[in-house]
Amino acid sequence: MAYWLFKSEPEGWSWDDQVARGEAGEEWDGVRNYQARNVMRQMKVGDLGFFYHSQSDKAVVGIVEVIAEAHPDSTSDDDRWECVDIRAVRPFTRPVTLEQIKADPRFADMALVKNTRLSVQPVDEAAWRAICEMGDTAP
DNA sequence: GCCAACGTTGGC
DNA sequence: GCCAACGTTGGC
Repeated sequence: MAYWLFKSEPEGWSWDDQVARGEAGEEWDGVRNYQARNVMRQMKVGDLGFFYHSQSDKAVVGIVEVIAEAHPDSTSDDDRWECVDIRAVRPFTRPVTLEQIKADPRFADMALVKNTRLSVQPVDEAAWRAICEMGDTAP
């Protein structure tokens, strides 16, 4: 079991939109970056991820589950681009903000802090547990 | 809204 | 295969 983080601009695709898809979930489409695609290729069904709102919110707001492994992105004609499908699992009781994450030295190596532009990234288990704890949310 | 960081494209 | 120009992301 591995852990990940998915970034989205809430103005474009928000946690509420994700929740509205229910069990059926949704393609995490639109990624046009090799690094992010390569991260998605490593995902397995059942892996969990943080759903992070960028821009206006800048906070981890929910937990999602991978429900389909990488497959061609239906929004692209270019077969280089792939995506996984995810569904909402549960919201964060208290969202954990980027500010909190940046203030905590345990997270100094996270891509969220070090490589702000990477939209899909791995999260190690220690960080996963610590951030869930900060958000009062079951891991 | 600005701009720094960084990824991608294309000319050579 | 290098690198300048350009585009995009995302924090501030």
